[in-house]
Amino acid sequence: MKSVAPIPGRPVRGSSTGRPIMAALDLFGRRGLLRILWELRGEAPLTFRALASAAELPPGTLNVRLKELKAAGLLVTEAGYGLTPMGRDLLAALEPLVLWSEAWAKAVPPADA
Amino acid sequence: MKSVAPIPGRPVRGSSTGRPIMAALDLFGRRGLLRILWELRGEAPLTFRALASAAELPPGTLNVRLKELKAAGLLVTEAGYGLTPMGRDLLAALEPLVLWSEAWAKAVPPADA
DNA sequence: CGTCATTGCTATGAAAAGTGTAGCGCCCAT
DNA sequence: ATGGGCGCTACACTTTTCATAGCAATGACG
Repeated sequence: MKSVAPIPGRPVRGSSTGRPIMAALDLFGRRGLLRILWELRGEAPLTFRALASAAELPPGTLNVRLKELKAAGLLVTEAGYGLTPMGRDLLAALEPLVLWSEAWAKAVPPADA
Repeated sequence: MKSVAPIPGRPVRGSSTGRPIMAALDLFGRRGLLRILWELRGEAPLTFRALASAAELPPGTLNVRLKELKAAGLLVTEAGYGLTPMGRDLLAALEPLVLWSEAWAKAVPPADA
């Protein structure tokens, strides 16, 4: 675990420009990260273990992601793990995506076994 | 490289429900995938090599992602690689995220060296 | 006090995914 | 036929992720 958390304004994995969208895309491309955000959508903070269980992530990975999210200013620890206002904004910005995924589900052939 | 592409309607990595949003979150969590989408935002299709260069991905990884995107019905190959209407919809759904990332960039402390 | 449950989190070893480079076979223009 | 671009594969290596075990701390209960 040695790569650093992507922060806008400086180089990130896969892009040397540091443009905000690049930092964001790098951040989101980390496994389970979006899922964690998603599971944190409720009002009440979650415990480490509850989060691990909800997001179906092993503790090691979860812990790395939590650090990245904290570094990105999207997460705080107070009576468990919860989102910052910025984190909540992100969640809101993700809303169209939820809609899209439903349309997608209808459009993609079941591709059954 | 053996995990299958996430398709809504059946179990994906990190979720056994197959709910659309879970399939989407799994898909997006794959390194470089969102970036590829992003680089494909122009009207003209890109060649494999142009895409590899733009997305800064090695050919092996790129090829895996392309297969996943095709399986998800978001990508087609015709005179290069381009997005399907569904893929374009996704890109549109990603738009708020671009806005968010800019606000984020302003809010996150430069965290300079 | 002991003990029991639950907490956040670290350790470990193995498997999977991603990286960077080289280069193949193909096609087309010269 | 030589040179260039193409899509893509092969290789050997590094990084990431996984699953499980388990530890130190905390708080309740008796």
